[in-house]
Amino acid sequence: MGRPKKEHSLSRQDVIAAAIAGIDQDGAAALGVSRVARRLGIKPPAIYKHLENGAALQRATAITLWERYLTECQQTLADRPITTDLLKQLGHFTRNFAKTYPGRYQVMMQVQLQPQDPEPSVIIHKLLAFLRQALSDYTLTDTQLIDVMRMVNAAIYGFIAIEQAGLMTIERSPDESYEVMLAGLLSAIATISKNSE
Amino acid sequence: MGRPKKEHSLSRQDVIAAAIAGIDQDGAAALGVSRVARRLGIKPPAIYKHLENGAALQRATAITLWERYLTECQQTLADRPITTDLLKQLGHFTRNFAKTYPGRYQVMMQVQLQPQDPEPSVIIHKLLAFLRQALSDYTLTDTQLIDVMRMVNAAIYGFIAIEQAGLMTIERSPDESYEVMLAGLLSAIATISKNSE
DNA sequence: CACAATTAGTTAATAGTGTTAACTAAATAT
DNA sequence: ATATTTAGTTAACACTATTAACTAATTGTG
Repeated sequence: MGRPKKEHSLSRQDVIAAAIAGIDQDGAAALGVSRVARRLGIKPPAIYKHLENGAALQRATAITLWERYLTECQQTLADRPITTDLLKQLGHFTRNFAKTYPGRYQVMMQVQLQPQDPEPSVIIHKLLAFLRQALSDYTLTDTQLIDVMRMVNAAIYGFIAIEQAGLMTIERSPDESYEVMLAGLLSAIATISKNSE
Repeated sequence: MGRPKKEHSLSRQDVIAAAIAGIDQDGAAALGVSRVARRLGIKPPAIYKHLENGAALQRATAITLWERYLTECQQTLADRPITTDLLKQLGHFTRNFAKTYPGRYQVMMQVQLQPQDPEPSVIIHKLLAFLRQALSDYTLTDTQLIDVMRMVNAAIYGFIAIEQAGLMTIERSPDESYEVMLAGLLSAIATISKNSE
């Protein structure tokens, strides 16, 4: 058999969509050439017509997941009043996201993006803009904002990673620890803000 | 050939040691049954005489790495005076460790430990004891200490993870951001401490 | 419309991974 | 001295990624 009808042929986006569906269903391990091909009903080599190789499939999928996460995040928090509380809500949104889609979260974390691609920096700048909004109460210089973004992201993503790795077996509710951490981050931001005056 | 002389036969620890050597040399991807077997000069199935399967090899290696990291950390910071500054030093030690042994760090992060094993909880308690020392200036309840430990670990490990994932391309020195974060964490801890009075 | 070019898929083949089963012979225990 | 244990072996199977050669349907152009 040769090339099928146009309407039945696949696009790069279809492949990525299938990859994400697989991740949701079977976890991050489903993100591979064979698994995705099987899910699409094609043979593994056909994947290479749409993406350079397996690593490219992983990167492209991770980038798409980051973008979806960001837009979903913005949509969810769009209506809320812009207060410092927004940071806490960002924290909760992210943790809920990770609980709802553990596979997606794992992929977003462990697939390392190449700085050569333009997408990662776009994502970072979007995140930066979003945080600037959420932290408009504090007077922060541009560099301080970067520092704060790095700290907030590190804390949130680190916390969830540790939680998902099964390292919170000790007797203390992760929910409450998370709440304490988010509050702590706010006071840390306040301190950083004061340093600029 | 059959069983070799006792002195030439391998122990479980030898296998793990070879795995770590491979990780240091070729990165986290070297942590597999085949690669480790090749390094030991034996055939892959022989590994199963020492460890249940590939996943067990990964877990056992990760646990050993955690233990070594902890003892090395304690040794390095043993002589220093016990001040709040110790937390910053812990932060720097960990980041240096991750830079010196990126493969080890990756394995420690991405291999998810099972709560069934006793080792992980031992590790957690060691970390807890260490942090209690480092934070003896603050008056913290036991639960607060757990919260603080989770926050500090999340922030440090998250920061390094983001850095190693290549997500700090924006123009701002990661070193300085890290310094700001560690200082911020201290003020966050101070705030948490006040809540108990 | 017809013919050429493109291309999304195929099969075949290679190399790597993890794992199980059956076996072998050296070391150990009785 | 004999029996048992066991660290290794080989053989086999399943799965993964990847390349090369091919095929035929679609698309573009005279």
